[in-house]
Formats: sequence, structure tokens, C-alpha cells
Amino acid sequence: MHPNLTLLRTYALKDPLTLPASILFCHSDRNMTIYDAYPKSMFHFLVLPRASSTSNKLASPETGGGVVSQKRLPLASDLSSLRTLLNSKNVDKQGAKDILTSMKDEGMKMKNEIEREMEKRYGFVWDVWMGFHGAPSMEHLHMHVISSDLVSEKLKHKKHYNSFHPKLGFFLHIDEVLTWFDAESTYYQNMIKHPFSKYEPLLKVPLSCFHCHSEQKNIPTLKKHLQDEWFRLQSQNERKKRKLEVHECSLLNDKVEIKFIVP
Amino acid sequence: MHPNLTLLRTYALKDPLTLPASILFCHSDRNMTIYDAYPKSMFHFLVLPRASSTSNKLASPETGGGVVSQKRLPLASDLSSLRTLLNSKNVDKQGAKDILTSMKDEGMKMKNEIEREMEKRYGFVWDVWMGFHGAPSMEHLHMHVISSDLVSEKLKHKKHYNSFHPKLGFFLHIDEVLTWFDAESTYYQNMIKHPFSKYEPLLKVPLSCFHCHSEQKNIPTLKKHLQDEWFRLQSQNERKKRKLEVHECSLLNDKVEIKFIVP
DNA sequence: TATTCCGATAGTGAC
DNA sequence: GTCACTATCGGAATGAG
Repeated sequence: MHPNLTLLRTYALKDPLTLPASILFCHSDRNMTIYDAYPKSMFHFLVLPRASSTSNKLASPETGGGVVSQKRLPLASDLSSLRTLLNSKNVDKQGAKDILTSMKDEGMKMKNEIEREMEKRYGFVWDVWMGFHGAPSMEHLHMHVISSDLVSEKLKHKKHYNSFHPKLGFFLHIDEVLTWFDAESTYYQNMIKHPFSKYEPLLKVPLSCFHCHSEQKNIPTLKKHLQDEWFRLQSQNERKKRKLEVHECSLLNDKVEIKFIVP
Repeated sequence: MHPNLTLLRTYALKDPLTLPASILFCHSDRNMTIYDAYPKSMFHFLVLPRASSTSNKLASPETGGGVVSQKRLPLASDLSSLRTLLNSKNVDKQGAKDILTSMKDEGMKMKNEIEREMEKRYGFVWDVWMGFHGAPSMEHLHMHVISSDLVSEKLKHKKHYNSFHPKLGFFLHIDEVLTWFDAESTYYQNMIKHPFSKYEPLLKVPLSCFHCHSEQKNIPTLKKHLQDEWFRLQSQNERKKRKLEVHECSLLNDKVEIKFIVP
């Protein structure tokens, strides 16, 4: 396994504060949130559960104040992926649900941060998705917290796009995953056994816009279209805001004359 | 059909002298020889048979002194390709053989020119191939006259290389084609019916050096190897020449001492 | 489904 | 099998105690 695919695991195992500030966004006892090195949307973060190694080498107090409740952290080997976690013999169903719930909580905080930043930078707020890839390649469980635009220079390939398409089935929304725990046992057993090979073909299906379902014939075309869709969202929002302002204005003064047509 | 694929036919139909000097090399009553616009070897020419059109528009004397014996020229429609010629209802077997023989004669003259130029520029002579592509794309019968090196900037793709590989079967040597006429009738009938679809797959076979049969894993590697093979030919030839010189020297003076090792 | 680099492959448009 | 252009697809390497 190449280091790039396991690098983050080494940080999940020790003090997150050893991560450069340019990578680590924040952390808690159980999770850490990092900037995705190759953001596929205007906002893109990863939430990773912290882990203990099977050896005790990294569990000593010298590793820093960031390591808390080391004994309660799951083993790294059980956190390779969602599949590994849900099929672990060391972590029971409730334990798995706890881990995912704490990741969701961490993600919700991140989502709030993102929304504040959306408002500040762009004057409006759009959706934020949270979830997992059905067939991840990086060797440590990670939940994507990603704004719903997929407008990014780093989005270059069909598999990049399809892996985040919110209705395709490759991207597993955290809320969807959590419903598995409350479903019938057979359904739960079914979902947690899904092999990667079931998800892989989804990455090769034709490019369809997640906003309007139009089919796009290639990546450059899709990227222009996604940018346009985002501009449309932004201007729609500005229209709404203007209407609100006009409405407020009307309340103050019934005789105000509207001299412009909202475009 | 794109102009590029029929352009030369228009010249084959009228006075070759209307062709720019940078394209036309020479011509006779029955054939014209042109520079290949995208030479796949150090020397690369095309021999095209001249034709008359079905209409009389282009047969008038005003088209220039180059048009001779217009009545005896084959129809352009019978000269689309080797296959067309050999299956034509207007040209009998002997007529087809005549056309091909005259093309060969023209090619042999070209070959002599090339060999003079090889000697002049590079100090030695290597082989020149003459023949047809099993599945040509240009819409007028053309015989390639091409030096046996395949060293050229314009050789860029696998299909370029394989289409000239002298032992693959896609490149039909003129002498091979002429033997069809003297073979049994069933063999002749068999060869002239070969559809393009029989030749196409040959263009996709792995790259093997026509000198040493070594397999080359991609085009850049093959091109370096072909260049090396050509350098080897050249230096082999220089060694032979030096030996000759040494031998002549020995004849003149038995006591001459050879002070250098031929590399 | 980490990226990047290289090269092969596929589709198109060319006037 | 015309070229040139664009884009996709496919493999291999990748860092570094």
C-alpha cells in the first residue's frame, strides 16, 4: 500500500496536533477534521475517527495531550473502511452506530462552519452533503463533508464526479447509513456485506447533472454546466433577497413605485 | 468523403502540371509521382495512375499538354483502389496487370532516384519498398515508394507503423501482387476479393521491429529502436567500406601496417 | 474508488 | 487505413525508518 493511501491513518493513530495546521482543521477526543487535499467542491473536508494501534507504542502519555481516553478508541484495523467497521468482530452494532453518530455530530459542526463561510463569502447558503464512498481507496474510514456544487479545479475525472453524485448510489449519505441500523436485521446484514465490486461500475455511468438530470457528453462540458448551475443558484437567491427587500419596503411605504424589473 | 481523401484524384484526372512543384515530383502519360505529404520514412513517394473522368468536361485539349491519349486512360471510378481495379468490369485482367506494371516501372525509376539520393546524402544505399495498403483510406489507387527505415517524425501511431511493416501482410508488395496474375485462377479470384475488414485487424497487432523481430512496448520506444537500427545499418556499411579500402591498400602494398582497429 | 505521468485509444471535424 | 484536436481510458510509479 502506498504511503499516500495510509498517511492520514498515522495521524489518526497519534496526536492530531502533529498534523500541519494547513491540513488539520479541528479535532475532538474521538474525531479529527481535515481539509481534503484535493477538494472536489468549493468546500470539502474529511472527518476521520481517531484510533488506537494494536501495539502500545503510540498509547504512551508522551504522545501529547491530544490523546485522551486511549482505551476507548477503536482499533485502527476495524476502521479501514465503513465495510470493515460494520463487519468488525471487535465492534458490535451499537458500537459502530456510536462511532458513526459521533462522526455525524462532528460533521454537523463542520457543516455549520461551512454555512457561515458560504454566507460570508458568497452571500448565500447552499446544501452540504455528508457521507462515504461505497468503494474508498484511502485506507482509513473517512466521511466527506462537501458542499453541493462540485465546482472545483480538482474535479477532473468521471470517477471524481460520479463518486459524489448524490443520487447515484456510490455516495452513501450518513443519514442513509444510519437508517440501516433501525431497519430489519436482514436489510442491515444485506447492506453491510455489499462488496466494493458492487459500487465500482457506478463510477463509469454517463455524466448526468445532479441538479437538472441533463446528460453531459464529457467532463469539460459538465464542468461548465455545473458552474452555470451554481451561478443560477446564486442569482436565484439574490432575486429572493431583493423580493424580500422590496416586500419590506412595501410594508414601510405602500406607495413605493418599483422602477426595475427583477432580472 | 473529405477533400483530403479525394484531392489527389482531381489531379490524376487533369493535367498533373497544375499540381504545385512542392507536391508533384514527376509524371508520365500514364502515371504521376508525388511527395507523400506525411512521409513515414526518410524517403516516401506515391505513384498514382492517371485517369479519365466519365464526363468529357476534363478531356478537352485546353486542359494542357499533359493530357495525352485521354481515350486510353482508365476511368477514375475503376481506380479507387487495388480492389476496385481488380474487380472492375471495365478493365480486364490483362488491363489491370498493365496498369500495375506501368506503376511498377514508374516506381522503379523513383527507386533509382531515391538510391542516388541515399548515396549522396548518407553515403550508403538501403532498401526501398513498393506496394499498396490492404485497406487504404485515400480514394485513388496509390502505390507507396518508401525507403525501408520507417524513421520519420510523421510516424506517430501504431497503425502508421503496422501499415508499412514489410512482413505483416497489410503492406502488399507490388511484386507479390503481380504474382497473383500468374497463379492459379482460384488463387487470383481469392486474393482480389479480400475485403478491407480482413486487413484492418493487422493494424492493431503488437509492435515488432521489422529488422530484428523484437517486440517494442510502445511507439516512442519503437521509434528510438528504429533510429538505432538505421544507425547500425549505416555504420555496418561504413565498416564494409573501410575493409574494402584496407583490402585495396593491401593489394598495393603488402607491408602496410594497420594501426587502427575498425570499431 | 489518493494523484500524476505517460501513452494508447476513441470520436470528431476538417471544406 | 488522411490529419489534428480533444477527451477518455489504462497502467505504473509515487515516499521514505
